Amino acid sequence: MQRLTRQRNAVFSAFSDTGRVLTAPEILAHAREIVPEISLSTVYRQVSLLLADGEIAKVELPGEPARYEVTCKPATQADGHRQSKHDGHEADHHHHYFHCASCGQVFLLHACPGPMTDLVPKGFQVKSHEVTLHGLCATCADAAPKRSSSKAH
Amino acid sequence: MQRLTRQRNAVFSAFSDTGRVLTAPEILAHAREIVPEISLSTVYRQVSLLLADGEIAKVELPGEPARYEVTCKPATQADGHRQSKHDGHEADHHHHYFHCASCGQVFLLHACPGPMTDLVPKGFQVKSHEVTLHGLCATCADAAPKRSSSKAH
DNA sequence: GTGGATGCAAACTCTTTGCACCTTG
DNA sequence: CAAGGTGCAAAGAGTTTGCATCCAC
Repeated sequence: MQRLTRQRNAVFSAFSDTGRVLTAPEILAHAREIVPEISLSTVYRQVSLLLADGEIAKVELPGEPARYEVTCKPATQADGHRQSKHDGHEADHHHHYFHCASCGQVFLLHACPGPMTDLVPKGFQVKSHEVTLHGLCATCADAAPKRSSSKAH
Repeated sequence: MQRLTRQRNAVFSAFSDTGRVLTAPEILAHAREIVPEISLSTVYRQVSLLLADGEIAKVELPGEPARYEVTCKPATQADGHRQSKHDGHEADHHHHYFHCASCGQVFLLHACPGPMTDLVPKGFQVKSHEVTLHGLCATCADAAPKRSSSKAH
């Protein structure tokens, strides 16, 4: 049903190579290192397929273009064999994200503050929550320290 | 410097009339009840001015078009007199939001779970956070109860 | 060889901008 | 009457889609 094209592989390896949360243009850039003629449309189309397969998940942060991350599925490589017996798509990848104000990179957080049902007025039913943290990632914080007395000699 | 046009007033009163968090098209709809010939461009332009004045704030939720809310400024009506002596624009309106899955309306939450600095890896500096809750608002939860044994007779 | 996949261009949503005209002060 | 505001249309970002061609099976 689904063909193993160089493009599909290139899109998938953008994720496995970087292990990061990527925007469509970032995926395109990575994929072009493997298949230079790949187009943005194909990236979006493959991303849709991977989303439908549950291989990746869409990450939407406030005021940001959509990003995509690999879901924490245990098995199978990017080889076209898998056929998602259980289409339990959105599985259990409930994360939150950290957005670095300096490098713009998005990092996955593995902790969760809980459902926060106590924040809402009476009568409201909380079904899900999203948390986005902003600040400096370890690398950028190290590169531009606020006033660390030690290194700024 | 800034003129008091019917359109500016119409845009502002969309907020004061509804007291809600509104998208640009929603503002347009409300404003058209006062000034029928007002255009979307003017709405966006007035919204930009109001943002710059600190009268309103942009509300961006994941995967949603931008919304705008009145900031909790204590004084002055929409009359053009104010001239923001302190351009402390982003003031202290730190809120979080609840997005109703049923009616799509966005509600302001006044509680805050705190900075959540413990969610990030070592070396990361958290500067701000955003929380979005999803579920059913009181009205929608009441209209479509899950399985409340009392009313579903 | 056939049907699914690709690349390009066009369309679509949301938002911004250029420009000629109009209105406020 | 001049500066700023308005409406319209066009331009941009981000994403999707139509279509003829291409290539994996």
